[in-house]
Amino acid sequence: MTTTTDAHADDGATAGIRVAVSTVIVALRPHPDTGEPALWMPLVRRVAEPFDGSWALPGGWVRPDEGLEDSAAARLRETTNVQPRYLEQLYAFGDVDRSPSRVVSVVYWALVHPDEADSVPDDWNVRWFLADEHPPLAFDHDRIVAYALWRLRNKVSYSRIAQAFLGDRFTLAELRGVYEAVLGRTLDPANFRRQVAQGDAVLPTDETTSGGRHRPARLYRSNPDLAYADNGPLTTPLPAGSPTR
Amino acid sequence: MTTTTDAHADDGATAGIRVAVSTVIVALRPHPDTGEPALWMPLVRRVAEPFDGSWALPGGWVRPDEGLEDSAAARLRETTNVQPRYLEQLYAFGDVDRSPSRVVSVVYWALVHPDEADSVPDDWNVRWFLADEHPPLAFDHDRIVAYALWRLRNKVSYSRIAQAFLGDRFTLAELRGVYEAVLGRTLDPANFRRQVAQGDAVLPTDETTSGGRHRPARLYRSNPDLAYADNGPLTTPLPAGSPTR
DNA sequence: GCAAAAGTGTTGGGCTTACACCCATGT
DNA sequence: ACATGGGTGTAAGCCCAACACTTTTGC
Repeated sequence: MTTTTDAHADDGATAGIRVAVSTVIVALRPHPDTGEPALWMPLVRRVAEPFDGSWALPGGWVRPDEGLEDSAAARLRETTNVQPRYLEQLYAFGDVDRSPSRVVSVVYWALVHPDEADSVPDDWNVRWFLADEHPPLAFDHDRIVAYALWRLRNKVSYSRIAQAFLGDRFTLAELRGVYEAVLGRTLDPANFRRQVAQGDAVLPTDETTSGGRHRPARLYRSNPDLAYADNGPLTTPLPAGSPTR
Repeated sequence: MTTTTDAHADDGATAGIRVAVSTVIVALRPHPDTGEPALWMPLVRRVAEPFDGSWALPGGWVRPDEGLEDSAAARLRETTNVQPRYLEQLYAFGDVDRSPSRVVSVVYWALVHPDEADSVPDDWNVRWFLADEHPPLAFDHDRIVAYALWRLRNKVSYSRIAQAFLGDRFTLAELRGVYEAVLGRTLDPANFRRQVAQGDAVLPTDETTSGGRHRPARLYRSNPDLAYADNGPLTTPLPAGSPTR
């Protein structure tokens, strides 16, 4: 037998499967109790069965004239008004019983910086939740969120994606705050400084902070020549119109 | 707007999209010139337009009653008679123009050990190629193969997947051969031995090799309590009936 | 001056690398 | 005996964690 992917024959078999995209959006905002930076994610309320009224990941159906990543970005903008700085495919979920009907969901995860996060409405339909204190979600979305956070915590330690949480200019203390929030532990300021300074991930600027009740800190910026992550032979350009920096 | 993934309404939009699975199968076999272990992959010949006659990745359509991974395993067995020891999702490819019709391909990659590799027929329909000397492939399969090899080379250095290339019992020299073939460079035998011995990835047995014209080598086995790779909250059990170690 | 955060120096331990050397077997 | 790969010992170098210490601001 020599069936190969993408053959034209025998295509009726797959007719009953629909393709959707969802995105786990993560942003950094102060924790309501401690004020420390913490991971938040916006969820949307379902307004139809199944799981009517439950919270779920933002997403929607893929249209025939959209690529998968374009589709994820479009559904994201439509549902939460976010144009993320970093968008990466997470996983394709396609168990038979993950939804009453047969749906394959290609899930992405996105990192947004504070300015972008403010563009998300916080109303009856969309609400921000602490990433590890969200309510039970519709479908298999709990599992998806857990996987996304696991991947974020892994990837932050071997890539530059932490920078995608921050604005144009940031102090090394702010960058360290991202790592601490994601990893869930404190880091030595002195050693952290040296580690990032010896690489070329961030570049110092001439500017400094002011107004704090202590010594001003130098501001840094992302190295524009470097991507946030090395995705190997997969060039994953952000959809047209996105701020690639 | 509050569209969420998996909604029932508005499903007509996605009707024109079909879902396929493909798999990049990799096995270790001697290089024809040097005799050293090298990476090989079986490809299948297309027998229909488009790309009639070209080589392509094994795969096929997803059936409505199959989960994605089950489907990948089933198409794999049907087309190449392989039941892989390790099977992991690689990426979902869904650009609009990657095929004349609209196809989303969920691609897996598989590692097989020598016994399994022998079950693959090598005939007019299916043929083994050196992983880095394969002919131009149909669709975007060249790009997919490049990404799969990149991921293999990355993952081999922070997981135990190298063991998936070997049989039940193996010497440390054989295991080192896997790393050398994948990474494309030689490793110091002494240091390699210590690195793997100090961990618990492999366990020594009482058996040794014999018949070589040198000192016998101790045989090791995979630690059955450990998975080849940590896929986090994604428990990715192999389809029923597969050898889980 | 004092508190607080920015930033520098220094030290010790663990891990990697390089390579010298011994061991056991078949011919 | 000797060639060959199996296996052990050891020292240099690098990276990282820990922590003492200095600097610069606001109050």
